[in-house]
Amino acid sequence: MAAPETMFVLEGRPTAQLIADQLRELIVQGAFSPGQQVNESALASQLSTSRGPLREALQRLCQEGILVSKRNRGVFVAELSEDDIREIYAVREAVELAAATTLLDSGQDKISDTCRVLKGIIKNMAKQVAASDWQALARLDMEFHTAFVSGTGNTRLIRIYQTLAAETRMCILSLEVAYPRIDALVQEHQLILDHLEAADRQGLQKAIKRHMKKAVEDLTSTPEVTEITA
Amino acid sequence: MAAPETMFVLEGRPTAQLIADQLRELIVQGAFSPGQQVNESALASQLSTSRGPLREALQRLCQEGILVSKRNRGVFVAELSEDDIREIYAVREAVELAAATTLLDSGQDKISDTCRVLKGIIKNMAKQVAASDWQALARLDMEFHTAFVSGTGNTRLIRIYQTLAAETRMCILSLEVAYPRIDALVQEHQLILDHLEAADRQGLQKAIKRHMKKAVEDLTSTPEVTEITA
DNA sequence: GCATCGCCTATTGTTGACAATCTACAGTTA
DNA sequence: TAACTGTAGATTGTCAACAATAGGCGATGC
Repeated sequence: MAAPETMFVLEGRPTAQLIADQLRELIVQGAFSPGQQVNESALASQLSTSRGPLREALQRLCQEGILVSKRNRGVFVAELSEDDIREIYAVREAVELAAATTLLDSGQDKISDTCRVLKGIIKNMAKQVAASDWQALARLDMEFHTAFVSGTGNTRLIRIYQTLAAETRMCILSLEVAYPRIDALVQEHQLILDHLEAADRQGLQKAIKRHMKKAVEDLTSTPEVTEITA
Repeated sequence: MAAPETMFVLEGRPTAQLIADQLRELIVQGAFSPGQQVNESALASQLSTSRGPLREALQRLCQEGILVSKRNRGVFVAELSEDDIREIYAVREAVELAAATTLLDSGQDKISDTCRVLKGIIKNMAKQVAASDWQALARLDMEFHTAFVSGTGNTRLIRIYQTLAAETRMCILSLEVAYPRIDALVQEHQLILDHLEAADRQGLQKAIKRHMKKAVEDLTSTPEVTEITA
């Protein structure tokens, strides 16, 4: 037996966390419309559990900002405004800038490892652009940035960023905007990767700032939403 | 009746959040020793509630990193290592640097307002230094930084920082280090305030980085812990 | 004397039922 | 007709009992 303590630990993580993960995925995929109330009993039976564990999971998601809880009213799917977007992207920028600094300070090995991962993601991105699979692109976009931050190894930074990633996906849902700038998407990420690989501190910072700024502009301009019913 | 909807809303916030706040305060004040298991039944009756709401609150604190949950074992007070300190302070630096940038970009009014608050806190700090009240100093220290970040008005940044503040206090508990550098404490905060007031972007950034670096050094040096059994 | 096996207790995980609260709708009155 | 009030329904908040799991401890066999 190679690793006795890691075989068949059948869900070693706490139940509430498992439920929270399932529910978060459901929400960011748009299974609930923004502002909609979450019925505890219904959800509990839907997820094959009871109200107790479910409520514990809901608390987690409330703290993440994906849900909002009103006393004696229940929990509701968060409705994110354009102000929320600006907030989220400001924090994302802060986290990524810190990640960039940390990465560049932590040796060539970590940088190379991270670059390798990022390259793979960009490669997949190009494929999905060709296939016009927006859903996959949105996922890869988040994967890229999450991988970038994960490169630091700072568990707290990573956890924060995962929450921000979920909120970002909520934004796109709430505002019902199409995934923007498909063409520039690969380019911008490639630029970030290039600067990281070249260990160009200033260039990397600028690329990140520019990327965030553009994203906010795209998401907040809302130029006549033409209701592209999927 | 001036404001009907705001009179006697007797705890408008959800119960789990209230319990979580109480419990967090207990923990960061050292009511539990690091690594200690948290008995649900005992705590529930101690806080005059039931296990249900308490468990919901525990989930929140687990996500904050103040507690750690092990399946079928229970929740334990987090034990923070020196690596954790480095992580926490790296994130704190990132958040404060972002707050600095945001503040300096958001007009003189916000800067002035924030400076006014910070000045008051520093004034109190000086008093507590004279009174040698370390507990109050630790609280004011956190208050200063929280106020600094609050100046941005970015609710997500603020929430993240509050969690980091709690974890920082946990660090001091876990490592059983005395509150360091009493004399330099007021000076360093004053320096940050001065740079903010002068809108000196680079100086402010440097002061923040320096402050964080020194704090980590103080907390991680651990020069022969002489086992001061309380 | 030491290791192993099995029980036992304490604690967590889960569930269902009960109480409290809010929203919505219908009935009533000016 | 409009506004107000009372009731009904549904949903959340809370609680106590039940089930399941893990760790400790003693007995037993080698």
